Amino acid sequence: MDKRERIVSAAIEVFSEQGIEKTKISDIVKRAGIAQGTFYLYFPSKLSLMPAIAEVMVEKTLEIVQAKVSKSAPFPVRLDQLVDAIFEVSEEYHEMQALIYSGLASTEHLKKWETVYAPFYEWISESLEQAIEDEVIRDSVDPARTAKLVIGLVESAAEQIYLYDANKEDEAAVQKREVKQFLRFALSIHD
Amino acid sequence: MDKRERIVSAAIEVFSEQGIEKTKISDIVKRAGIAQGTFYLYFPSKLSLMPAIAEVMVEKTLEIVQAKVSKSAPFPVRLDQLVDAIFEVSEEYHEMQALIYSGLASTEHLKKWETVYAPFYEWISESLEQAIEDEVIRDSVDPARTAKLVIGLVESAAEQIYLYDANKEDEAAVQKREVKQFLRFALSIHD
Amino acid sequence: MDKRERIVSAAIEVFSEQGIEKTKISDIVKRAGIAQGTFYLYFPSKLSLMPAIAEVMVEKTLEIVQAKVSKSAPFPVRLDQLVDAIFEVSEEYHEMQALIYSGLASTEHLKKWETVYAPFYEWISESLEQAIEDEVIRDSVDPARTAKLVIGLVESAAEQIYLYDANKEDEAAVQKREVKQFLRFALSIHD
Amino acid sequence: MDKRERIVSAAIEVFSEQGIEKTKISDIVKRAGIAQGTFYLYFPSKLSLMPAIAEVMVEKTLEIVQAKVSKSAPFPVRLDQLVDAIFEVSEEYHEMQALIYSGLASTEHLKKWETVYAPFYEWISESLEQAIEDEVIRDSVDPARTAKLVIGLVESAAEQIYLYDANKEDEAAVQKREVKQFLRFALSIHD
DNA sequence: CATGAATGAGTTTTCATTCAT
DNA sequence: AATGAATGAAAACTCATTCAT
Repeated sequence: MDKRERIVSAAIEVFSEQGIEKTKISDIVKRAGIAQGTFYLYFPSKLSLMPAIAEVMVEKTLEIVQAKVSKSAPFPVRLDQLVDAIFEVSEEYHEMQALIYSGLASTEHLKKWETVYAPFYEWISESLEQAIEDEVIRDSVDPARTAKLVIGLVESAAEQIYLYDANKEDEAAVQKREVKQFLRFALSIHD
Repeated sequence: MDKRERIVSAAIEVFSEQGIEKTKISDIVKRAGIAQGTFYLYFPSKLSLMPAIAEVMVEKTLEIVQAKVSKSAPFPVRLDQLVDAIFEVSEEYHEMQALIYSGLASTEHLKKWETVYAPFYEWISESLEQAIEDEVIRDSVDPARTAKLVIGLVESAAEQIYLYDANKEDEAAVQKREVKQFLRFALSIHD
Repeated sequence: MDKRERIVSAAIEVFSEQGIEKTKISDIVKRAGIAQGTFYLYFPSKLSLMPAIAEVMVEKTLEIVQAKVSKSAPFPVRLDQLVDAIFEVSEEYHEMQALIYSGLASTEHLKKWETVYAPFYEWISESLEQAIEDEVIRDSVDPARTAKLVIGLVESAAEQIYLYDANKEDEAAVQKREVKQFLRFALSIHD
Repeated sequence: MDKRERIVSAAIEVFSEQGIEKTKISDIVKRAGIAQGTFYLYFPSKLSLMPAIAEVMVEKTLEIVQAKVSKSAPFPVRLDQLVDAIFEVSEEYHEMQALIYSGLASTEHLKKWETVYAPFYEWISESLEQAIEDEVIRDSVDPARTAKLVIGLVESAAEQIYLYDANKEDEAAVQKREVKQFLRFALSIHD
């Protein structure tokens, strides 16, 4: 109902469908079912939408990840669940990820992006710290830095599947298995 | 001399400098030193340049990587050199990577992108096969799939530095070290 | 006030003055006193104006014809008045007729053209029916079909004068007389 | 083989298919299988083609008419044959007729057009003169003027069919019959 | 004569932004 | 706050014409 929200989700839809470049403000307002002028009551430009969109995306990502990864499970299981979760998010939102990426890149909103993604990195980082403390992974792991590596690895692996591959279901399963193994070795998980 | 080439490299230059969105065809032709109409003899639109640019970019990447990675060195050294090379490419061309990414994403040229990246994947894949044969890495590694994981991991790690970080030099050094270690474990390198 | 109307009548004016080919959208909008972009709010292209112009033209034709042909006069007089009326319209709008013709021909709007001309055909057809009933013309006349023949004949006769002839005034008078006589015989008018 | 001829017939084809306005010189040369520059060796512009095209058209028309109308038959039969012939020409070349019409209208080649059509008018005119002399038609007929009326009438009748009607075959037969009768009365033919 | 890539002036077309309602 | 028609500056695109080969 809220106009601002309507604009943001309309933008997510049309950006995903036709790319940022090709999307006109008029496409967004048409989808949102509001008047052309109303857009400018909430956002000064097309690109100024990106932080708002990014926020929504990270929110959704965190929701899915936190729902999928069980707090009480042992770390190796949690890691597998994380991979599954990120693949799931990628499947649903892979276009958006590229969009946010390039959308933010072409603005000066990069700082914001880091901020927006921060809770996700934080959450992984804490898991890694705990795992080091519990001696389930090698103690040479730098939690903060590795959190980003893990997310980068898994996201790029997922994108490779959902952007390019034809037989996505099967491919995704194999790719997930490979990533999980890769990670297990990378972190030196001792079961 | 060749007009098409002139257009593509002019486009790489101006896209890097001002982003896709802000770049006008007239900027590209001015830089290329050709007439406006000539552009349309070779490309129907700004976005249709992206596959050609991607091709050039991958070419340059491969060149740098192959120059940096010594054929005769032992695998662990080669892996470190690969990381260094990809970080170097990212440093120089990180804007372009985001651009290609979003440029391709907003067109229907994704299929082409895979093709274009293929020689790079191939090259890494062969290195991994050799390493398995030489028993320097675990034999459970799937060469083709892992090649993509490795590239994805290193590229995303590099981007994290060059897109967002302020103190790039220092950060890059630390990040590289971290990635190298991560990879060494992930592939179970036996020195 | 209505912008669409302003565009159509401006187009009729400038098309008449300089031909379709030589007319730029900018000429039309200048004449209409509106902004360039406004044109595209109503028509996607120059040629897409043609059906709208045709409609206006037929309207004007009908107006002139109905003003010139007295309802109460005997049929032979009405026929002569019709000839005069069509010659008058041709004199004023002969460029437009060729333009509409070729303008419609070069689009896919031919179907529309028939629809647009329909009220004119109808009107003549009814007159002929009445004349048959009143036994002032031969009863072998097929009203609908003959309506079109009559209009076709008179229009082509008028065009011959106004398109090609130098001494139009005199020529028109002679040509009109000839057409009237031709028609009187063709319809077997019994005075 | 002759390049000039190749250009003219290619132009007839593409003009018919897409209209004069939408046709580019490049379309014509492509169809003609010659180089872009070669066009300018023969014609200075697109519209300067029109007289050459008109000439070809009238040539073809006269050929068909003279083949169809038997020299020795009585006048009423010859008149019927003329109607058939013009309908036949219209069926095959109706697009061209509109094109020549508007194409010449938009140039200063109108004088030429008259000249080009002259032999056709002449031919009909002579037939009418003979018919008057033979007392098969009313002697109030002005041969030259009526020749044009007859052609105008029959051509417009034919166009109505071939431009607009769906069921062309049947419609054409009825229309022809109507025109023949119309003409017979108009000229007061005494069998 | 013939070619066809290159040209760039001339047009069309777009679309973010405004503003009277 | 909301609207959406109108704007016009800016950009894309076209295509007749040229000219070196």
